Amino acid sequence: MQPLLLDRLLQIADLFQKDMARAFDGTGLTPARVHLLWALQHAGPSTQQALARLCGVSPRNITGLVDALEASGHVRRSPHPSDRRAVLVELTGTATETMTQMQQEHADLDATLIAAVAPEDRAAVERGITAIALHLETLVADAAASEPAKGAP
Amino acid sequence: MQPLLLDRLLQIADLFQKDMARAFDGTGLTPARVHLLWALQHAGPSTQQALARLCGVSPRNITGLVDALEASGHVRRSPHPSDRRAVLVELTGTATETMTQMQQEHADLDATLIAAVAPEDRAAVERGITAIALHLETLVADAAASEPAKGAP
DNA sequence: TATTGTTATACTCTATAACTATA
DNA sequence: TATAGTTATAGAGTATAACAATA
Repeated sequence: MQPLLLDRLLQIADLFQKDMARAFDGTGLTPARVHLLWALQHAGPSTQQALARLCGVSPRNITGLVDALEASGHVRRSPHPSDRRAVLVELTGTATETMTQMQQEHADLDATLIAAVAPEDRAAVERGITAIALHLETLVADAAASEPAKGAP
Repeated sequence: MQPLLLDRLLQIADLFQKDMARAFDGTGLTPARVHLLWALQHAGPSTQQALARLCGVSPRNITGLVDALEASGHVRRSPHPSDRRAVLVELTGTATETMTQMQQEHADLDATLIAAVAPEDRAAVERGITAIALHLETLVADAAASEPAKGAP
């Protein structure tokens, strides 16, 4: 009995996360903090509310993550130019370099993994994985919609 | 610029975990606890040391997880027949049923996702994902070996 | 009145180190 | 001496709820 395709996919994600965590080790970075840095790199300077939405966590949680990243010199808080309630969070120069390098390594790993697939299978794998991701996204969205989180069922 | 294959794989894992977490909601189960139940179902009654190795976490952590699962009626501790230091952890009847059902749903989801792939691509996807998983496993093992965790580099 | 961020509180997962009881 | 499990302690990630300042 061979493992299910789904189990293979989960194994890949697990291995990747282990590898990431090992790479951070000693830098003060963690998966949650890197996720925030990654969101910042893509969105540019953002309010904490925006980061909470992008990362899918509570605003309170963002406060803690930004506190830690500010202490380690990865991000900077500055006053919002037009809304005195809000702050803008942005990457520092060194963090921008770190993220650029991380993105490069990410792309390199992607190329390495694709190279492990037989050339005649590559197009089918791309198509298949994309189809699975889209289908699963639909399933999860439907499940979430039919069960409105809290309150009125 | 289309997303990298690796990003698709991580997205799939993330969606799956979200869906799992939503399914547990209100049952007192969490991903870590389900992982332990899953290990128990496959290994049969086990000592906590064995569970620590299977789950890849510290023995201390297993104590906490087993405490919680015992309180919620999913597992039972019993004395080890030949080693009075150790305890055997085993699934209760209801937990066995829960896990059987969960495994069935897991298999159903796997079938659903495979059905989302074009029939002529399925064999290639199976081969490709297996190749990627094996290759990544090798990469991570090599990285771990060249950096002996703690102490002597 | 609604929004932004924070303080307060709490729970889960995780780890290491020290201790107890066995082997 | 080494092993199985626990207590003690600590830190990260997460959440909700209450509160301040500002829109």
